[in-house]
Amino acid sequence: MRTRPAVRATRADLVITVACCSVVDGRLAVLVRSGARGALPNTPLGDGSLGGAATALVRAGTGRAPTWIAQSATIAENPGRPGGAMASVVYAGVVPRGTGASEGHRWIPVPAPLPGALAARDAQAVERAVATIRDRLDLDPVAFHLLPPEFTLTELQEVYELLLGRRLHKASFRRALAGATLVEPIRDWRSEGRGRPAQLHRFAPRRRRGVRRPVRFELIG
Amino acid sequence: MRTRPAVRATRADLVITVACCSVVDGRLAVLVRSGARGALPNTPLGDGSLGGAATALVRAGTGRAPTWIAQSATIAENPGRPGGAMASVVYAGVVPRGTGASEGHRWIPVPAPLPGALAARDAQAVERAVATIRDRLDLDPVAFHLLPPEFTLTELQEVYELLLGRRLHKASFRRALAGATLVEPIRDWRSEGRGRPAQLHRFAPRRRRGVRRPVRFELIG
DNA sequence: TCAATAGTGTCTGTTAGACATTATGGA
DNA sequence: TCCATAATGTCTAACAGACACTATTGA
Repeated sequence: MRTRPAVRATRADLVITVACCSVVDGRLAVLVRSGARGALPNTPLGDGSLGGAATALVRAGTGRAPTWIAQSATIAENPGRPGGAMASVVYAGVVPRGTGASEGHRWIPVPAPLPGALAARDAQAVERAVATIRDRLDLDPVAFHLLPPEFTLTELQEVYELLLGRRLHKASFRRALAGATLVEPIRDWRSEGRGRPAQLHRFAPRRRRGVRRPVRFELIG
Repeated sequence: MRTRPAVRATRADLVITVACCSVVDGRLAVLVRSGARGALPNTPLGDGSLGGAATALVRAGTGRAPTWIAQSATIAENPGRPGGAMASVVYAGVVPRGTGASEGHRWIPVPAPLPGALAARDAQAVERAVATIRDRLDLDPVAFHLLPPEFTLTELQEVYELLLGRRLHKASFRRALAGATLVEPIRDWRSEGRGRPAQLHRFAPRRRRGVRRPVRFELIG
């Protein structure tokens, strides 16, 4: 069927892209390279591992390694290109609230305040990365990795609300948290402005005996 | 840092691999190319889309398009290879129970009856593909795509049990199913051996108003 | 003192899981 | 008739969500 030389047709450039998320000014944000238009950090695959390349991109853009990272999706960059398509492996990463952006990088809020702040391809990558984080949120305690080692339960709940994109019920949230034995209180308290000071907690997961989740049929329309 | 010529180092072969699952003899099975050792169908990426290549592989191996397919993961094939690593994009596909294998292909049970039936890399790909299907099972009605258009509820439950790898409670399963309005009964009944005949159903999803799932903290040990 | 936030106790509706019962076929 | 399987009704324990209340700080 194909008349193009096979040896060229099987060649494909492979790019690693990372959507590194954090919380900036109380909003979810993603790291981009500065420019007229922000662009997600990316690099051609060298001879290392995929995740290693993504981690290096985060380190270059923030000065630190991600506290959590996962592969999100692989997107064909331009199918139909003569000589073979090109693909981008998108990683979703996370760094703690307050992590700065290195020279040549900046944080932009998610979702972007105005359309066009990112190229369509990058906007799609960010969307998928956030979806990846959200989907894993109840199996993998990603939210903790967006916080410093010590945090209040209200702060933790705010991170969950940012990632899920909806408000949560305070009492229910804390009950579920207590049942999962993921955090433990420490002796310190933090007072922020007016009200009662909040007790600080630290991430201290304990193994749980296998709690099987029920089967649910939730067809998303 | 690198002294290797950049233009070669950025080159990478990209391979599409598909783990096509079905139900064979009451067990979960995956399609492989025949040989001393089975190998997952794979192809270098041409100039088409990633999913298109995966669909073509299923069509070549079964004579039909998959009833469901999703991207599962991308695996670096051999990091450290001089001249750039190579990566494999793994797709998880599904065809209905009873779909045959084309010339040069066969079905092998999952998990494999004996270790070594698949190369380590392929075994890992199958594991991830099944995990992808399992993870989506409650958001996306994948199980129906492993069945013919008409099926009994017991058959449907058996598919769910195969995919989840555990037994389900019959009454609870049917209650959840009824609540989701995913199936509708048809006028036919099917008698299998002894007991009471089962009513046949057909996949007929109706949109549900947004039922938000609660936040759960399930740390897998 | 009031305002604001942290943290907790109680109630209620929902539902998963267990169990029992009825229904309907084949042997 | 007995047995096997389908299908459904009822009960209970667990729990999400709602609400109210107490606790503790700053203004």
